[in-house]
Amino acid sequence: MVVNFARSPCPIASTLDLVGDRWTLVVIRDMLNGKSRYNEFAASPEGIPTNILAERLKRLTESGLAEKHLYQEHPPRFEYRLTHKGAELLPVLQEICRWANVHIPDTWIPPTAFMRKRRKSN
Amino acid sequence: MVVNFARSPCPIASTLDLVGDRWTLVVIRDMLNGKSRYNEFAASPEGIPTNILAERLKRLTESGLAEKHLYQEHPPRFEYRLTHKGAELLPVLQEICRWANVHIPDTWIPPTAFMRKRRKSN
DNA sequence: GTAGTGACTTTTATTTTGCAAGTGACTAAT
DNA sequence: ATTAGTCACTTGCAAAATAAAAGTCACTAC
Repeated sequence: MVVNFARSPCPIASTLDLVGDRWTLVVIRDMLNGKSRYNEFAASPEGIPTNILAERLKRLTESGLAEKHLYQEHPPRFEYRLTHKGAELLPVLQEICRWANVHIPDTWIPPTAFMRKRRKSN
Repeated sequence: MVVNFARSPCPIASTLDLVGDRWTLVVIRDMLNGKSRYNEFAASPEGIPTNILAERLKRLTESGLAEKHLYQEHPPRFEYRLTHKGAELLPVLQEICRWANVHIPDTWIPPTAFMRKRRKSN
Protein backbone atom coordinates (compact mmCIF):
# COMPACT_ATOMS: atom_id res chain seq x y z
CA MET A 1 0.00 0.00 0.00
CA VAL A 2 2.88 2.32 -0.69
CA VAL A 3 1.82 5.39 -2.62
CA ASN A 4 3.43 4.85 -5.97
CA PHE A 5 1.25 6.84 -8.28
CA ALA A 6 -0.83 9.76 -7.25
CA ARG A 7 -4.26 10.14 -8.73
CA SER A 8 -3.00 13.13 -10.65
CA PRO A 9 -0.05 15.54 -10.52
CA CYS A 10 -2.28 18.05 -8.76
CA PRO A 11 -0.55 19.19 -5.58
CA ILE A 12 -3.82 19.05 -3.66
CA ALA A 13 -4.81 15.56 -4.78
CA SER A 14 -1.25 14.34 -4.22
CA THR A 15 -1.17 15.73 -0.70
CA LEU A 16 -4.51 14.15 0.06
CA ASP A 17 -3.08 10.82 -1.03
CA LEU A 18 -0.66 11.20 1.89
CA VAL A 19 -2.69 12.91 4.61
CA GLY A 20 -6.26 12.98 3.32
CA ASP A 21 -8.12 11.05 5.98
CA ARG A 22 -9.75 11.67 9.33
CA TRP A 23 -6.71 10.86 11.48
CA THR A 24 -3.34 11.55 9.91
CA LEU A 25 -3.36 15.31 10.46
CA VAL A 26 -4.50 14.82 14.05
CA VAL A 27 -1.38 12.72 14.68
CA ILE A 28 0.79 15.30 12.92
CA ARG A 29 -0.79 18.02 15.06
CA ASP A 30 0.24 16.07 18.17
CA MET A 31 3.76 15.64 16.83
CA LEU A 32 4.02 19.37 16.11
CA ASN A 33 3.00 19.92 19.71
CA GLY A 34 5.88 17.81 20.94
CA LYS A 35 4.22 14.45 21.44
CA SER A 36 6.18 11.50 20.18
CA ARG A 37 5.03 8.31 21.85
CA TYR A 38 2.30 5.84 21.06
CA ASN A 39 0.51 6.31 24.34
CA GLU A 40 0.65 10.10 24.00
CA PHE A 41 -1.08 9.96 20.62
CA ALA A 42 -3.57 7.42 21.92
CA ALA A 43 -4.37 9.71 24.86
CA SER A 44 -5.52 12.64 22.71
CA PRO A 45 -9.15 13.58 23.22
CA GLU A 46 -10.26 12.44 19.76
CA GLY A 47 -9.65 8.85 20.84
CA ILE A 48 -7.92 7.37 17.81
CA PRO A 49 -8.38 3.57 17.68
CA THR A 50 -5.06 1.87 18.38
CA ASN A 51 -5.03 -0.17 15.20
CA ILE A 52 -5.54 2.99 13.15
CA LEU A 53 -2.80 4.74 15.12
CA ALA A 54 -0.33 1.92 14.48
CA GLU A 55 -1.20 1.91 10.79
CA ARG A 56 -0.91 5.70 10.48
CA LEU A 57 2.46 5.75 12.23
CA LYS A 58 3.67 3.14 9.77
CA ARG A 59 2.37 5.12 6.80
CA LEU A 60 3.86 8.34 8.09
CA THR A 61 7.28 6.74 8.39
CA GLU A 62 6.95 5.03 5.01
CA SER A 63 6.03 8.27 3.32
CA GLY A 64 8.90 10.16 4.93
CA LEU A 65 6.79 12.48 7.06
CA ALA A 66 7.97 10.94 10.33
CA GLU A 67 10.86 8.91 11.65
CA LYS A 68 10.83 6.08 14.16
CA HIS A 69 13.58 6.02 16.78
CA LEU A 70 14.33 3.37 19.37
CA TYR A 71 14.71 5.16 22.66
CA GLN A 72 14.82 2.13 24.95
CA GLU A 73 15.93 -1.43 24.36
CA HIS A 74 14.20 -3.49 27.05
CA PRO A 75 11.39 -3.52 26.28
CA PRO A 76 11.83 -1.94 22.87
CA ARG A 77 10.13 1.42 22.75
CA PHE A 78 9.94 3.91 19.94
CA GLU A 79 9.53 7.59 19.43
CA TYR A 80 7.97 9.03 16.33
CA ARG A 81 9.19 12.44 15.27
CA LEU A 82 8.39 14.56 12.28
CA THR A 83 10.96 14.87 9.56
CA HIS A 84 11.61 18.26 8.00
CA LYS A 85 9.10 17.32 5.33
CA GLY A 86 6.47 16.51 7.93
CA ALA A 87 7.18 19.54 10.08
CA GLU A 88 6.69 21.80 7.10
CA LEU A 89 3.00 20.95 7.15
CA LEU A 90 2.74 23.43 10.02
CA PRO A 91 1.56 26.33 7.83
CA VAL A 92 -1.19 24.11 6.46
CA LEU A 93 -2.38 23.29 9.97
CA GLN A 94 -2.13 26.94 10.96
CA GLU A 95 -4.39 27.95 8.09
CA ILE A 96 -6.83 25.20 9.02
CA CYS A 97 -6.92 26.55 12.57
CA ARG A 98 -7.51 30.10 11.36
CA TRP A 99 -10.35 28.93 9.18
CA ALA A 100 -11.94 26.78 11.88
CA ASN A 101 -11.70 29.50 14.52
CA VAL A 102 -13.66 31.79 12.20
CA HIS A 103 -16.15 29.31 10.76
CA ILE A 104 -16.73 26.54 13.29
CA PRO A 105 -18.20 27.73 16.59
CA ASP A 106 -16.45 26.94 19.85
CA THR A 107 -13.23 25.58 18.42
CA TRP A 108 -10.18 25.98 20.61
CA ILE A 109 -7.89 28.90 19.95
CA PRO A 110 -4.51 27.20 19.48
CA PRO A 111 -1.61 28.21 21.73
CA THR A 112 0.16 31.31 20.48
CA ALA A 113 3.36 29.30 20.19
CA PHE A 114 1.69 27.01 17.68
CA MET A 115 0.33 29.84 15.57
CA ARG A 116 3.45 31.99 15.67
CA LYS A 117 5.97 29.38 14.69
CA ARG A 118 7.25 29.95 11.18
CA ARG A 119 8.58 27.71 8.52
CA LYS A 120 12.19 28.57 7.86
CA SER A 121 12.53 30.08 4.42
CA ASN A 122 10.37 30.59 1.33
CA MET B 1 -24.95 11.84 8.55
CA VAL B 2 -25.03 15.47 9.52
CA VAL B 3 -22.07 16.52 11.62
CA ASN B 4 -23.62 17.28 14.97
CA PHE B 5 -20.77 16.76 17.35
CA ALA B 6 -17.17 17.05 16.46
CA ARG B 7 -14.73 14.56 17.90
CA SER B 8 -13.24 17.34 19.96
CA PRO B 9 -13.22 21.15 19.97
CA CYS B 10 -9.82 21.06 18.27
CA PRO B 11 -10.01 23.23 15.14
CA ILE B 12 -8.02 20.69 13.16
CA ALA B 13 -10.13 17.69 14.14
CA SER B 14 -13.31 19.72 13.60
CA THR B 15 -12.22 20.78 10.13
CA LEU B 16 -11.33 17.22 9.25
CA ASP B 17 -14.84 16.20 10.23
CA LEU B 18 -16.01 18.41 7.37
CA VAL B 19 -13.37 18.02 4.68
CA GLY B 20 -11.08 15.24 5.88
CA ASP B 21 -11.40 12.67 3.15
CA ARG B 22 -9.85 11.90 -0.22
CA TRP B 23 -12.34 13.84 -2.34
CA THR B 24 -13.94 16.86 -0.69
CA LEU B 25 -10.98 19.22 -1.09
CA VAL B 26 -10.57 18.13 -4.71
CA VAL B 27 -14.14 19.27 -5.39
CA ILE B 28 -13.53 22.51 -3.49
CA ARG B 29 -10.39 23.06 -5.54
CA ASP B 30 -12.47 22.78 -8.71
CA MET B 31 -15.05 25.20 -7.34
CA LEU B 32 -12.31 27.69 -6.47
CA ASN B 33 -11.14 27.39 -10.06
CA GLY B 34 -14.55 28.37 -11.35
CA LYS B 35 -16.10 24.99 -12.00
CA SER B 36 -19.67 24.64 -10.82
CA ARG B 37 -21.40 21.81 -12.66
CA TYR B 38 -21.65 18.13 -12.04
CA ASN B 39 -20.04 17.14 -15.31
CA GLU B 40 -17.19 19.60 -14.77
CA PHE B 41 -16.33 18.01 -11.44
CA ALA B 42 -16.71 14.55 -12.90
CA ALA B 43 -14.36 15.46 -15.75
CA SER B 44 -11.41 16.29 -13.47
CA PRO B 45 -8.39 14.06 -13.99
CA GLU B 46 -8.68 12.36 -10.60
CA GLY B 47 -11.83 10.64 -11.81
CA ILE B 48 -14.13 10.93 -8.83
CA PRO B 49 -16.80 8.21 -8.89
CA THR B 50 -20.19 9.73 -9.63
CA ASN B 51 -21.87 8.36 -6.52
CA ILE B 52 -19.15 9.90 -4.35
CA LEU B 53 -19.45 13.19 -6.21
CA ALA B 54 -23.22 13.31 -5.64
CA GLU B 55 -22.76 12.49 -1.97
CA ARG B 56 -20.02 15.09 -1.51
CA LEU B 57 -22.04 17.81 -3.21
CA LYS B 58 -24.89 17.02 -0.84
CA ARG B 59 -22.61 17.13 2.19
CA LEU B 60 -20.99 20.37 1.07
CA THR B 61 -24.38 22.04 0.75
CA GLU B 62 -25.59 20.59 4.05
CA SER B 63 -22.53 21.84 5.88
CA GLY B 64 -22.82 25.32 4.38
CA LEU B 65 -19.63 25.21 2.33
CA ALA B 66 -21.49 25.29 -0.99
CA GLU B 67 -24.85 26.31 -2.36
CA LYS B 68 -26.97 24.64 -5.00
CA HIS B 69 -28.66 26.83 -7.60
CA LEU B 70 -31.12 25.86 -10.28
CA TYR B 71 -29.90 27.42 -13.49
CA GLN B 72 -32.26 25.72 -15.91
CA GLU B 73 -35.74 24.35 -15.46
CA HIS B 74 -36.22 21.81 -18.24
CA PRO B 75 -34.51 19.58 -17.53
CA PRO B 76 -33.60 20.77 -14.03
CA ARG B 77 -29.92 21.56 -13.83
CA PHE B 78 -27.93 22.79 -10.90
CA GLU B 79 -24.83 24.76 -10.22
CA TYR B 80 -22.83 24.34 -7.06
CA ARG B 81 -20.96 27.37 -5.83
CA LEU B 82 -18.88 27.95 -2.77
CA THR B 83 -20.32 30.05 -0.01
CA HIS B 84 -18.13 32.62 1.72
CA LYS B 85 -17.35 29.97 4.31
CA GLY B 86 -16.28 27.51 1.64
CA ALA B 87 -14.32 30.06 -0.38
CA GLU B 88 -12.31 30.98 2.69
CA LEU B 89 -10.67 27.58 2.54
CA LEU B 90 -8.51 29.03 -0.25
CA PRO B 91 -5.56 29.85 2.04
CA VAL B 92 -5.57 26.26 3.29
CA LEU B 93 -5.41 24.96 -0.27
CA GLN B 94 -2.71 27.49 -1.13
CA GLU B 95 -0.55 26.25 1.73
CA ILE B 96 -1.13 22.67 0.67
CA CYS B 97 0.04 23.59 -2.83
CA ARG B 98 3.14 25.32 -1.51
CA TRP B 99 3.97 22.27 0.58
CA ALA B 100 3.35 19.80 -2.22
CA ASN B 101 5.36 21.78 -4.76
CA VAL B 102 8.33 21.62 -2.40
CA HIS B 103 7.95 18.07 -1.10
CA ILE B 104 6.19 15.98 -3.73
CA PRO B 105 8.11 15.70 -7.00
CA ASP B 106 6.47 16.68 -10.26
CA THR B 107 3.36 18.25 -8.83
CA TRP B 108 1.79 20.95 -10.94
CA ILE B 109 2.59 24.54 -10.16
CA PRO B 110 -0.85 26.09 -9.70
CA PRO B 111 -1.86 29.05 -11.85
CA THR B 112 -0.57 32.33 -10.49
CA ALA B 113 -4.13 33.57 -10.21
CA PHE B 114 -4.91 30.76 -7.79
CA MET B 115 -1.89 31.39 -5.61
CA ARG B 116 -2.18 35.16 -5.59
CA LYS B 117 -5.81 35.46 -4.66
CA ARG B 118 -6.26 36.69 -1.13
CA ARG B 119 -8.93 36.21 1.41
CA LYS B 120 -10.59 39.54 2.12
CA SER B 121 -9.73 40.63 5.61
CA ASN B 122 -7.78 39.43 8.65
C1' DG C 1 -37.22 6.55 -33.50
C1' DT C 2 -32.43 6.26 -32.34
C1' DA C 3 -28.50 8.01 -30.14
C1' DG C 4 -26.55 10.89 -26.85
C1' DT C 5 -25.96 13.91 -22.70
C1' DG C 6 -26.63 15.44 -17.84
C1' DA C 7 -27.41 14.41 -13.24
C1' DC C 8 -27.98 11.33 -10.72
C1' DT C 9 -29.31 6.43 -8.14
C1' DT C 10 -28.69 1.56 -7.53
C1' DT C 11 -26.16 -2.60 -7.26
C1' DT C 12 -22.32 -5.10 -6.14
C1' DA C 13 -17.61 -5.61 -4.64
C1' DT C 14 -13.61 -4.03 -2.29
C1' DT C 15 -11.32 -1.32 1.14
C1' DT C 16 -11.13 1.20 5.35
C1' DT C 17 -12.66 2.07 9.87
C1' DG C 18 -13.66 1.12 14.54
C1' DC C 19 -14.35 -1.67 18.56
C1' DA C 20 -12.92 -5.43 21.36
C1' DA C 21 -9.90 -8.64 22.63
C1' DG C 22 -5.40 -10.80 22.54
C1' DT C 23 -0.18 -10.94 22.77
C1' DG C 24 4.58 -10.59 24.34
C1' DA C 25 7.84 -8.03 26.92
C1' DC C 26 8.59 -6.14 30.76
C1' DT C 27 7.53 -3.73 35.83
C1' DA C 28 5.56 -3.37 40.37
C1' DA C 29 3.03 -5.16 44.22
C1' DT C 30 1.92 -9.03 47.54
C1' DA D 1 6.74 -16.55 43.06
C1' DT D 2 2.45 -15.45 41.73
C1' DT D 3 -0.56 -11.87 40.37
C1' DA D 4 -1.76 -7.70 38.34
C1' DG D 5 -0.73 -3.98 35.34
C1' DT D 6 1.35 -1.15 31.51
C1' DC D 7 3.03 -0.49 26.85
C1' DA D 8 2.98 -1.07 22.10
C1' DC D 9 1.18 -3.24 19.38
C1' DT D 10 -1.61 -7.17 16.42
C1' DT D 11 -5.71 -9.82 15.28
C1' DG D 12 -10.58 -10.68 14.36
C1' DC D 13 -14.62 -9.15 12.83
C1' DA D 14 -18.68 -6.12 11.91
C1' DA D 15 -19.95 -1.76 10.04
C1' DA D 16 -19.17 2.03 7.12
C1' DA D 17 -17.01 4.22 3.22
C1' DT D 18 -15.35 3.84 -1.32
C1' DA D 19 -15.24 2.36 -6.07
C1' DA D 20 -16.68 0.37 -10.54
C1' DA D 21 -20.35 -0.54 -13.30
C1' DA D 22 -24.78 -0.34 -14.73
C1' DG D 23 -29.35 1.68 -14.61
C1' DT D 24 -32.72 5.60 -14.65
C1' DC D 25 -35.17 9.61 -16.04
C1' DA D 26 -35.58 13.79 -18.53
C1' DC D 27 -34.65 15.82 -21.95
C1' DT D 28 -31.99 17.26 -26.99
C1' DA D 29 -30.18 16.47 -31.65
C1' DC D 30 -30.47 14.05 -35.72
